[in-house]
Amino acid sequence: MIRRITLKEIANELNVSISTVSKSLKDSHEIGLETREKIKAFAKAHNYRPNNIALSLKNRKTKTIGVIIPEIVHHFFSIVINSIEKFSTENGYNVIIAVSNESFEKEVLNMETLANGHIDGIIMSIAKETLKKQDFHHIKETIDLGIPVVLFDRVISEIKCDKVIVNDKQAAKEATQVLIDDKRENILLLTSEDYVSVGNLRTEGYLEALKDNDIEPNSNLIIKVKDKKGSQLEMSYLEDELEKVIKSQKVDAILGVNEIYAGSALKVLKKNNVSVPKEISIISFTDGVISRYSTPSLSTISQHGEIMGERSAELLINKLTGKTNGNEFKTEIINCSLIKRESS
Amino acid sequence: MIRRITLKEIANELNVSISTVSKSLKDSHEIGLETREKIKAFAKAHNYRPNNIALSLKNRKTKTIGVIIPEIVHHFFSIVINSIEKFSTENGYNVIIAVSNESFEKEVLNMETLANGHIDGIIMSIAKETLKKQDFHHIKETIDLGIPVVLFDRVISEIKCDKVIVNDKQAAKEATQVLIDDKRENILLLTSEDYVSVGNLRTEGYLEALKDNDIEPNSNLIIKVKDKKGSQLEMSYLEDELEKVIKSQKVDAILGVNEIYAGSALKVLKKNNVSVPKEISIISFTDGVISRYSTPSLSTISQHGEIMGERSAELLINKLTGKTNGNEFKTEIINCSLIKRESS
DNA sequence: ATAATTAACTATAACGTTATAGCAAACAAA
DNA sequence: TTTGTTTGCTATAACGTTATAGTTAATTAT
Repeated sequence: MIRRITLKEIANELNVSISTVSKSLKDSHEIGLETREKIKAFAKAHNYRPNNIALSLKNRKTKTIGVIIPEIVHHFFSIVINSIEKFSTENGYNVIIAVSNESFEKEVLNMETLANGHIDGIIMSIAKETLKKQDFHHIKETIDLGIPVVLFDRVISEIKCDKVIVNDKQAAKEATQVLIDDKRENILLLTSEDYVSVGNLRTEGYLEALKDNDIEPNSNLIIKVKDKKGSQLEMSYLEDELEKVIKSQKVDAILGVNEIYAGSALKVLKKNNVSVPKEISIISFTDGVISRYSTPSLSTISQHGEIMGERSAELLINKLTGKTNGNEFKTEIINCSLIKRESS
Repeated sequence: MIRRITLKEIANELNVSISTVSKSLKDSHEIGLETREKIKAFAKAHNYRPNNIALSLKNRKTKTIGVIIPEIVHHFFSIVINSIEKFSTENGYNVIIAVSNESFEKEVLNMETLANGHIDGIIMSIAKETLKKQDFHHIKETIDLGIPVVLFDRVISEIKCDKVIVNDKQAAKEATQVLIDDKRENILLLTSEDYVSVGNLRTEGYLEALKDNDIEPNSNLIIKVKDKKGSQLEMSYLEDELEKVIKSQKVDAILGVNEIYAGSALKVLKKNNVSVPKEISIISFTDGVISRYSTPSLSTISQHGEIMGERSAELLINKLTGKTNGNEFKTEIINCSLIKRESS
């Protein structure tokens, strides 16, 4: 085991001062060329690497970004993380991840550890439970501490910070319109509970499209999937509800707010021998792996997770490097795109 | 913006020394009860939090684990990360992630940044390119620096460190046996190129099962999917090859080394109107979301990513806390389990 | 009454850096 | 020669902690 050599050790070995070593390695002209070269050669030979923790302490900068997400085993979030990681490393930042598991308590805990620790800024998407509770003190406190925060996807207007969102309402409206243009008028909406901002916006878009086409909204055609700890329960709730509806109502299209809902719906339809897209066509948010590998493959609305991740990281790093003003906040809106596949 | 208060500031405010403050907050009996209480109250009122970077410098410990994985948008790896993150935070460690993208160069870079930086130990799964190159100097150097490393899933015997693997060979053998017991004798193997250790082991298991049942292996029934940057190309290669084979050979079962391969295979079979599992039954490694939502759903071999992640984190943290000896290394083998669904 | 002990604190060094100021010696200018 | 400037280096403080070794003053023992 070879411990890393320090400036002090180099200084002792070469009988010069620590300052001389430090300056030499920075190629400072304060130090004579000969000494400088000698020191650089010695440092290289001993594979000197500056201790980043000491630097962090000195510079009050860790060059690390904290990311708090509700889930990691999730297509959209893993894409976003991937792209945050990519952009960050390209710009000399490390990425610490913390998972809230949709829990308020865990999110607060995550936030505290991060804010006390080795990070310069935070990128996050808010947990469902936090949205439900409407308690954002932890986020505000972090911002008050001078730690820049960027919110993505699930955001709240009450917090003053940079944000990256998707034009959820518009995208839902357009997707609904596509279904209507295809002569579908009994469009079932599979959405989440009201407090999830994105679900809500998508519902609004859906309703607006109906209104624009003079279609009376039918509350029986809106299934708000109950949040359950443990997605298995959640899915069987969805399946039961959906089965009831298709047996009692005319349904000729489904709009799902995410691909898990749509994938489960597809299973129910197949079980009931409903042909997709002939009898019922489907469009779903989240362009993930389920959509691509299911049969028929699902038409989806891509939220462009890569772009969201990259923009979030960019906004944060711009704040951290002082490229943008500390108290001017931007909200970037990424346009979704509809990817047509077999289900519609 | 309220900057965090430091011991020094508290000391100045209360006209005591920094030592007194530090000791009071640690409830040291060296300090009189009255002073101690006063200081604690003041610290609490000002929401004092120790500066973890200063502590890291002092203690030469960052309480952070680095994780290097080939991909993050990948069911198995995201499950492993999730579970590493869970176990680590429960034990007071943060997790930094770095993605190698299957590239040797990026892996080396990742390793260097991590090894110079804010981490106490590393958990990793080796990139394909690294496996192909057989160049592991970066890993060895990190270990030489006294930074504990745990390898999971894709490991190499040449490196002396803790490892967590899956009984790949045995699992492939058993799955093949299941197919044979179902009277399938023309089993096609969809595997990766040879240098990927796990693919190799799975191939071995497959061959061994054939041998045990006196079935002559047929090299036409083994498709080694060529690695291509950009998975789209990789998949169309697989699809083309598979289509050729099923048109020219009798095939009554498929064993896939991961669910993407199996999912793609399923698409090809459907396109060619081959019924699954009647004409061809399928079993695949990786129990992910594709398997569950495809029709028919796929029988899979679960590698228990949660367990692998947890064990990896546990092994590493035990090393870091000195619970286990620094130069005794364990290899934990996780047993796969076969999850029977509709495709077999 | 004097030494020994204890209580309650403080000073210092160290972790590994870097920025600032300081100090000789050598050289140039007047 | 004397002053001024440059060259080449060193000392010090600081980032925020904590552990070790002091230092008083008060208390106890003898």
